[in-house]
Amino acid sequence: MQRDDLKTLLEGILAEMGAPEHAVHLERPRDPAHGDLATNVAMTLASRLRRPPRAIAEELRDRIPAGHPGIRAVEIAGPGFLNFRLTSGAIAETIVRILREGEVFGRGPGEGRKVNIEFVSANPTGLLHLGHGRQAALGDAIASLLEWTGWDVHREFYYNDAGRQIERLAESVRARYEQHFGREVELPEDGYHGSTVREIAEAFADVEGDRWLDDESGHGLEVMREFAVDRLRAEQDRDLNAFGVRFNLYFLESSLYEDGRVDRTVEALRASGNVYEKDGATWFASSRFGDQKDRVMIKSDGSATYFLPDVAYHITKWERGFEDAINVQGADHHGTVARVRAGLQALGLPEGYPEYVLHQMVTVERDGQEVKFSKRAGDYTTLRDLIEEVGTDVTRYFFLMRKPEAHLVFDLDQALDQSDTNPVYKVKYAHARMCSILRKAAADDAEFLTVDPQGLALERLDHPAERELIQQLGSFPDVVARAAEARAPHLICEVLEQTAGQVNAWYHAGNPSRDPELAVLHPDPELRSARLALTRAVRTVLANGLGLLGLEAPERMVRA
RNA sequence: GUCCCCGUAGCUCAGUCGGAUAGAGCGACCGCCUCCUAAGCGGUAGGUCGCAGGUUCGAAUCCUGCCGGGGACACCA
Repeated sequence: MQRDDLKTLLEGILAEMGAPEHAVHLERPRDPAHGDLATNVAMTLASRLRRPPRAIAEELRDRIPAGHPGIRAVEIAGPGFLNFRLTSGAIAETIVRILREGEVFGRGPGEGRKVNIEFVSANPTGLLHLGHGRQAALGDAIASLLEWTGWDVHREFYYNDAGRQIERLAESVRARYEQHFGREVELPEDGYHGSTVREIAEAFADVEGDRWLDDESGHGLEVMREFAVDRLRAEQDRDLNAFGVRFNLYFLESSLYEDGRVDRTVEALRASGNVYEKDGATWFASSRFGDQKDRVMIKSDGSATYFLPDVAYHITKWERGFEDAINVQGADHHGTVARVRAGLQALGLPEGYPEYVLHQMVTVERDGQEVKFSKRAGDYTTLRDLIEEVGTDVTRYFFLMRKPEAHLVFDLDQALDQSDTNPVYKVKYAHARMCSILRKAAADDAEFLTVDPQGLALERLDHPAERELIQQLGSFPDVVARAAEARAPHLICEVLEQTAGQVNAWYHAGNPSRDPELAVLHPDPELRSARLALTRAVRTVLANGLGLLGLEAPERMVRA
């Protein structure tokens, strides 16, 4: 008897009662006194059947066959809730399922539809900052969630390697380069002042010497631009690798100009009849498609605004077969959403394409005070700084544990703490602890680790802590499905923390100094085997959840 | 001014389809202790869910208005 079985049973009975196709929601009540599963159907059905909720509940209860396997009791409570108490055996079936499915427990079927997830997409004009880090963690986790729920996921990084910003970068490098050789030149007005540009200029000087000081060929700026972009891309890749994020494709904005896609987009937009000239510029009538106002697409100096390559880029996504596309971006890009969608809609793509996950900013606090620590004087805090400070897994987890649309306060004190008060360690400890018990058990009898759970006396796991823990484990696939649907990795953090908390409480309750009867390694072989099966199930769920978020599930903790 | 997001315990936050007495972690307070190796364990206190209306059997959740915080509103990217 699993939840789905009960749901089917209830739906059948409802059909007999004159309410076919009525959605039955079964959930695990917060309060254990309300049973193992509960439903509010009697209340949601009250108006449809024109009967009081409690009367419906009573009929429903009476129609459930007495002694139905797995059901121990059915109770009516409150305004008309139906509370089900299941037998220990029914609950323990979850363990069998978890151990049979192993590392795929939590994965859903899905039809393998293609989805493109674009994230990070930093300009190659500096090192990755904390916002990029949050985006890297979020994008990667959302990608994994969709993979877990059966999507064919493609991770993509879009490089804005064309345009004015890159020119500013090149000009800044040239200024630093000339300064390096003692010339009195100023950085451009809107140039980059950080130390990164100086390092690039010095590296360039090391490689090329002073031969571009008096640039007779006129190619100097271009050479510097390429050098700087290559260099920064390499630096960013280094950080992304360290962060454990891999992309299927790095898409270069410059390629959109090279292969004529930007020009073709202009033509297509003109052909759509939504383009007009005004004040010497070319405008796109995005307000016709829900944008707040029309936007310039070609400036009066003849150059394109960012809008054009952005639309051209998304057209390529569509043409590459991605009917679903998700862009993970900082909330400061909010303003571009409507106009890009408008452009795409004018070209025949569906309304609302692509989907956006916009996340809020990250601030770092220590001692309740915001800190801007940077190992590079005068620069912002980089992702690299943070990873070096607290480690990859902690950084990833902290970036994921809040919902994207909420501002994220990164608490350095908590991040640096290696005790259970740090949620990352709490979950890892719980996993390592299960591994530790299993090692110990295997030393006595290795068979415990592989025995088929089907034949075990799992119904003996009837302590409240065990029943609740098992049901918590059983909810994991639902949480994964819901988190994927809502693009909300923080729900996985939530369920992992809850599970780890229950696991630790269960484990500690069996401490010899407290209640040896609850010890996993109980002298009674039947009970011990059942608890070891639960231990394996816990390890499986924690490992799957950690893996889904891109974190290590350590078999033993090593003091850092 | 217009648009988007946020406002829940001292702090950081869950609470997505409206449901039972609004939850967790940290911190605080009170106990215990060295334990199936785990940088501890158990318990207690702590709330006008920003405010005011509305919808309904029922609202933290949905609707409207207001207040407060953040962000976006270029021929920038």
